[in-house]
Amino acid sequence: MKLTADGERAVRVSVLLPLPFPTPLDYLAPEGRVSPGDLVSVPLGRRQETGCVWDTQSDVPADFAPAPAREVALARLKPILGQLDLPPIPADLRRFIDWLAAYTLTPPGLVLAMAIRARHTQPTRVQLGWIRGEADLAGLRLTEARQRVLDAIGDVPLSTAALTEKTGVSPAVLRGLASAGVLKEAPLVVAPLFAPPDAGFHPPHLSEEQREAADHLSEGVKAHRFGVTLLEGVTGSGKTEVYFEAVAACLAAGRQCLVLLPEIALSTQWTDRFARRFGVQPALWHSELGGKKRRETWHAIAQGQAAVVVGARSALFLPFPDLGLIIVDEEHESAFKQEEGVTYHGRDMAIVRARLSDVPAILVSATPSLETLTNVENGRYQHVTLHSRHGNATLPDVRLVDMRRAPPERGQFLSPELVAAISATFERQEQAMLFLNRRGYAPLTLCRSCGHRMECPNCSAWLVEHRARQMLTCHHCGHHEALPETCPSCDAEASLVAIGPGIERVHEEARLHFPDARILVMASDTLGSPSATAEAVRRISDREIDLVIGTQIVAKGWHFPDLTLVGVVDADLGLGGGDLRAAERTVQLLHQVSGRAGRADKPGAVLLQSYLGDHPVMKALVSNDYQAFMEQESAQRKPGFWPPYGRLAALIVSADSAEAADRLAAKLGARAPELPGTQVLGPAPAPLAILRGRHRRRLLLRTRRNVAVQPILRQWLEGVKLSSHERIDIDIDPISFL
DNA sequence: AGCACGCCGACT
DNA sequence: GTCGGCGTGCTC
Repeated sequence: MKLTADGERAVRVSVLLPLPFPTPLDYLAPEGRVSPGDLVSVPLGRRQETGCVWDTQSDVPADFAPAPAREVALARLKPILGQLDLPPIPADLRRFIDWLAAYTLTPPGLVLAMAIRARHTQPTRVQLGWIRGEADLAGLRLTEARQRVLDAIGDVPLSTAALTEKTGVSPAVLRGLASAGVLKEAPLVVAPLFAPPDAGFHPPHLSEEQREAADHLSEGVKAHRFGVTLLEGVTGSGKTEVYFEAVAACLAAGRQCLVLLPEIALSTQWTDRFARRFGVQPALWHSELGGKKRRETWHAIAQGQAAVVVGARSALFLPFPDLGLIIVDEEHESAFKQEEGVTYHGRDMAIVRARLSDVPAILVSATPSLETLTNVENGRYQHVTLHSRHGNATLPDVRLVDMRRAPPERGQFLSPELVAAISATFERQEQAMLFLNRRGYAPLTLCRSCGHRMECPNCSAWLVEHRARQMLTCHHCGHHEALPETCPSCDAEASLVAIGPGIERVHEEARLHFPDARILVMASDTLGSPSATAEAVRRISDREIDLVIGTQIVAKGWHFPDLTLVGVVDADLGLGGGDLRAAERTVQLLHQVSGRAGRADKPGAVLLQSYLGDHPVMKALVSNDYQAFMEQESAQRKPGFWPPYGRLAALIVSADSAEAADRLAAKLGARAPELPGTQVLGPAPAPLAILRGRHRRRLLLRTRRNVAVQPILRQWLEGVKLSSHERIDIDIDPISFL
């Protein structure tokens, strides 16, 4: 027991700092003054840090909880400096931070950093305004200016600026009245930043099927217990309207709701729909949200003012005081996986967050992931399906264009069949879209005389030609260089040729075929901002565009009633690379692209250009039998215990030289664990063996489902000394193999 | 993450 | 002789 200067009893408190320490640090605090969740200021060395009072016992399951820290003697502890006047970090969020840190083998402080980064350093000052004071008017010289002020004020405090504006008097008049006690200061009633959504603002007209689904979801929300439901429905079946009813139920219960979208910056159509249903815009949260707006949003959420938050995966770390529901839209999207820094899967962690907060979660998709379908099958998740498209819209007719039989002309990428289909679409006064998930002009630049390939000096990747900018760029590290006149290897002149298509090249070809068409190119690098995207979407909707050529970005859930033809330039793209989920992702992406065709009552058509007509992916797309495809996927993964039938963790070893990387990788390989139900694959060069100048090797740990990877990894890496230029990155449940 | 301590190279 | 490079280690 220790006493503070004031003679109060001081007790040991655990404080988690937003720094990469393995455990919280202990400090002294006056007994009974601070509780877990409070944000405090503490000394650290000779500096000062903000941390969060942490729980002494961890709720993390023993299978992957880290070893506890050894205790520092009470006498060596420093007292905390003070407490911040901020809402506390709620207990469920603290448990989530601990859980995620232990699961991903990340220092918990770095996870906390994601939760408190956006806070105000200083508590927001309360703005003051003026109301009528208690002093009576007797003895007051009532000038005309003073009278005008007295006439203008009422019960609602007005700011100095508002009052002088309204009455035309100078602030000096107000000061005079205040010192006489006729005016007094009162906190301004600031309009809440996020007006409460109105559950009854514009209720939808739902079909019977939709109503049943909506009721089921709403029941779950009212039950106020953890549970996961998959809401599955084809594009245009009205999934959003249905889960909005669950949002409405959550609002009616007076609790906060989190909606996760894979790419929030592109979601203006979503927020507009929300506003039409609930009368106000939801609070937005994503990593590009900066400065003041970010801090204001954080505080509004922490104070429970923002009732509905729509955000990217990072929104999982917001301090909701009263979370009632989590929705993950497009749950199959790989964009939910955070690859840099703390690697976690937004969808999976949303489930964990919901469980730890004991609230329902809803996963939404037209093409659910195999993980989610497996959880449905074994009864862990409930399943609600919407079978019919809204109104009388029918599913598009998907046809394969066999590129082996009817190839395009040499050096071109659009088959005669696709070109004819586009022409026919234009003749019907309808719109068409070409999809190719590859930015730039050409993915490879090759020397015709010596075979030299233009590669990135920092990464083992080809440089992509961007013809508009006359540049070769690396899509992995941002390296760019001018397109050389002569081959850098053999000096041959004019020998460099572009191999393969990017959307710029498809654009060039389309202009040749359709000189009169109004063409719009959409790619993440040509549409920088959300507003540019919104403008592009508007131009398509308003029929200012005949042909859209785009990358992945066009696959989003846009709604274009007159768009009736989608051409997939290279349906085989994405199947290479030996990626575990390549086939699944291709089907999901192309299925979503197909969903762009013919959403209103005009029937749509989709043409898939492929050299692999017999591939299960193409068959699944043509027959529109997603379930059969997923059953086959499942059958392929089961025997080898690949996810979701087993667990994976990737170790990415990197160093500044190939030799150092090989040495470290070999060392890890030599001490790889040998345990029942586990297997270590590698070391192998990582698919991008050199990335941003660092040489990378990869090891993959695969275990049976009932074996946790975390303790194995901890033991494996324990005692591996890393020199300053060596690094090991851990990726639990990797989804990208790059 | 900072920030100090510490041990070897080119400078006033 | 010192200023300063960044490699190593610690912060309750």
